[in-house]
Amino acid sequence: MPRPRTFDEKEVITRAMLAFWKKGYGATSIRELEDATGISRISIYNAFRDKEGLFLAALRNYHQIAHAFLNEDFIAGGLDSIVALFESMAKRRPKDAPEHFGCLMVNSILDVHGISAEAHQIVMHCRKDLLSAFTSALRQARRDGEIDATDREIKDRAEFLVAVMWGCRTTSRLAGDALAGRGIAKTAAAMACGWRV
Amino acid sequence: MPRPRTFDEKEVITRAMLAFWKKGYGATSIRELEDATGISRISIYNAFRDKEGLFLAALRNYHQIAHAFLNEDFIAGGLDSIVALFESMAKRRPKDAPEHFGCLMVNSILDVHGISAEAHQIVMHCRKDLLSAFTSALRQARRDGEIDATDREIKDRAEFLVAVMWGCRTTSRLAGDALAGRGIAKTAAAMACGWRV
DNA sequence: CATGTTATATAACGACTGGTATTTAACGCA
DNA sequence: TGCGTTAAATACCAGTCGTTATATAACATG
Repeated sequence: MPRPRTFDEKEVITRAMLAFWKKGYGATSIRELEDATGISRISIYNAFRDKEGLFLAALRNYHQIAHAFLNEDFIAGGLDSIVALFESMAKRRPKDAPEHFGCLMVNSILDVHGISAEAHQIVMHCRKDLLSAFTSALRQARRDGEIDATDREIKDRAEFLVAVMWGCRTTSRLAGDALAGRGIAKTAAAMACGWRV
Repeated sequence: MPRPRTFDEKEVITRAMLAFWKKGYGATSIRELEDATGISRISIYNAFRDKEGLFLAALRNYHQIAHAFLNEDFIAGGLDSIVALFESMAKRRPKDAPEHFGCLMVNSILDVHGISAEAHQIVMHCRKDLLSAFTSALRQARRDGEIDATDREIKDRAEFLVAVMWGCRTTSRLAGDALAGRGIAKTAAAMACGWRV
């Protein structure tokens, strides 16, 4: 039987995710990934096929975390859940929290075409999840009589909210501080309340 | 007296800007820039010092264009000018228009730290211009009695509008189609109208 | 025409890139 | 104790990166 692996694949993925998050795919070299993950190049190529494979694993990991986070915060639905989501985005975080580097999905959009169709698909899928989360929250709000909107308007508003979120994270990245988007998130929350009939 | 240049520096910058716009700084090699600009490597290094110098020239050029555009659309001020700006963003464009690649400033945010402090500064400056354009438009709206808001609220709303714009352009980049943000811009315009007292 | 400056082309530089080959050591199981 | 598989370390691969040297041609002015 084989010698067992001395590293935890899940943890390697997490660490690689952080590295890509900070510097982007192209600017993160294999040598840097060795340092970041703590395992050797050969182990990386063994476990993930190549650099792109490790990146895809990191993207999927990020997507999974985001998915879980959405499902926690959107159980209730309605306008309050949207407000809560934006408020949670404006929460203070530890100085070394990766949120200060923006959103991995957004950060990857520039290069994702040049990497692979699969990478592009993951980002699209993540966006779709966020979109449908907002959509169902808005639909719930309509069922509860909180808002009055057509399906078309709900779809537009959901896309709008995704854009606000992404713009907020982009602002955070530029400032190097997740808190830079605080006023934005606050305004977004207030605006969602403004939709109340 | 020297042999005159056979290329137009302004046009070289424009072409380089388009190349960086499409693929980003890191992914655009000097060899590609030779093809894009139509001049040789040596001429590039002669005229712009190095790759970063050409990129800075491209960024400044983009900033200048954006600045001029803002000053054209924001002469009137007030809510209508904000609506007009978002509507102009949702306008249909020729298939090869660079707007389908998002916003050069936003696209550059990921790497801008790793390039130079000057690049970072240009992006920040461009954002500041956009911010103050929104701010003065909102102040005008308040003077005209269109809205009722404190200075703090106006500042937050201006930052919010920048985030919406950036998120809209990011969405365009991901979809490879500037029109993908149409619903977003439409909703943003409607929302700005919602601020009317 | 001679001069000085630039353009162009070719070639090359060292450094770094993603990715391998090779070897040796470590381990679970028969 | 071997066997089979993996980990790890070292060295290395060809290719590309940004950048520069060299050498020649083109041009406006004196």
